[in-house]
Amino acid sequence: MTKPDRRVQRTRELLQKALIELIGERGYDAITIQDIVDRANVGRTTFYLHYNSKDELFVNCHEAIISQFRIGPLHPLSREELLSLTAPHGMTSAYKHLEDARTLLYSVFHGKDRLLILRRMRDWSARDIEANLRSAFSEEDSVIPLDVLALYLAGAQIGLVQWWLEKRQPHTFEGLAQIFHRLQRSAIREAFGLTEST
Amino acid sequence: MTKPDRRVQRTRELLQKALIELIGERGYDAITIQDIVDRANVGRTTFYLHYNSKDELFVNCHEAIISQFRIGPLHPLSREELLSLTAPHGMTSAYKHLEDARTLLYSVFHGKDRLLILRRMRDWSARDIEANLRSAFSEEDSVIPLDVLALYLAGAQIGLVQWWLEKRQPHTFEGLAQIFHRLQRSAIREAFGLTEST
DNA sequence: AACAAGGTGAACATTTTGTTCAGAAAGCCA
DNA sequence: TGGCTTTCTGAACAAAATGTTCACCTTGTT
Repeated sequence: MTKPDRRVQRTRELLQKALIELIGERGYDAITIQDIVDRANVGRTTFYLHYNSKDELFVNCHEAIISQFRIGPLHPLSREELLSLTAPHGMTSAYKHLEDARTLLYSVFHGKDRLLILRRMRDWSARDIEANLRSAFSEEDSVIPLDVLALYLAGAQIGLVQWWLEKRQPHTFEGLAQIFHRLQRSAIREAFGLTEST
Repeated sequence: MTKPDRRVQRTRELLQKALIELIGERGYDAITIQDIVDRANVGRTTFYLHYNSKDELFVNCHEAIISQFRIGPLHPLSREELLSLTAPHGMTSAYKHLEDARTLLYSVFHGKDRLLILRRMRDWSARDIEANLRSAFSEEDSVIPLDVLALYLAGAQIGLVQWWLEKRQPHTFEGLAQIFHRLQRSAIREAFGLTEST
């Protein structure tokens, strides 16, 4: 693990910074490699010395992006905090974070490509779930708006399926479906204030 | 609402089918418009008569894709089914569906571009949550594997934030955070079999 | 100071994109 | 069926972006 040449570090940082900036300004799709090297004040040849494509550079920016995305509190919650009814403090700082990075994150999330499909899947799923909830329960009985609840469940569901598609190991689909159903049930009971009795 | 020319319909179907096929074969990124029209046996000029880009065509395939992705049971669940402890039947058929569409879905989800970042965010988030859970509880006490629980929560969380980034209206960030915390708490209690007492 | 590693810009081949146009083919409607 | 309209087509073309090469310069390293 020999430490990298200072020039290498400098160049990569410049490129990454340039890409992040540009994403925030005009969105990922509209950016060419030429744009990036212009902004970074680096030769195009140099770019290819480090990365093979825009995507590859982008993936290497994940630190910059993901760290922006920290939503939760910055330190682990204690058991008591996890189980308390009110959200722990530190949420407003998370909010500030998101607010600052809003433009960037929006651009990252809002491609007109596959990301759009993913969102549609989620929305579709959510609509489905919401309709189901409405047909079985009445909104007034819930302490949680049903659209939010449905979205929560849809996100969780899609996440699990995606994950299963990637790994399948060591969980079976049936197992995951079972778990999801159980957690869904728990969320519904929470929303409608149901206890052990049906 | 005059019905479309038969040729138009035919062409669009051919193009969509071609794209879906190609995605399954070599993944979205590696496909050029030329590839698509070759496969569809359609002139390139014709392509641009209908769509402006690969992305646009892709988005128009969402029906084909989203319908593949139906995971849940095909008909709304009754209140009893929603609240029962065991997952309803129809899950194995959902499984078959996913299994058939696996290659396609995998290609759709597994870009090396922004999708990769999204996955990393999710994984990062999940790791975070899982670590927190482990520090506060012991895995043996849970009826749900902690990695699955963490992933479930991470998916839900990211979904909510994404949604909030898109709309913000009519929910405030604090409101969403509060709701998320509450549902998270409920999921944890479900996993660890906790009742009203802490 | 000397050597190695990284950066540079110009030039170039290649690929992909997106447009235009005139004519052929197919659908539509009476 | 015939006549009118829409759609499809292929060739040709301009423009843009990609990715590579090479000889030379600059900067770090020791």
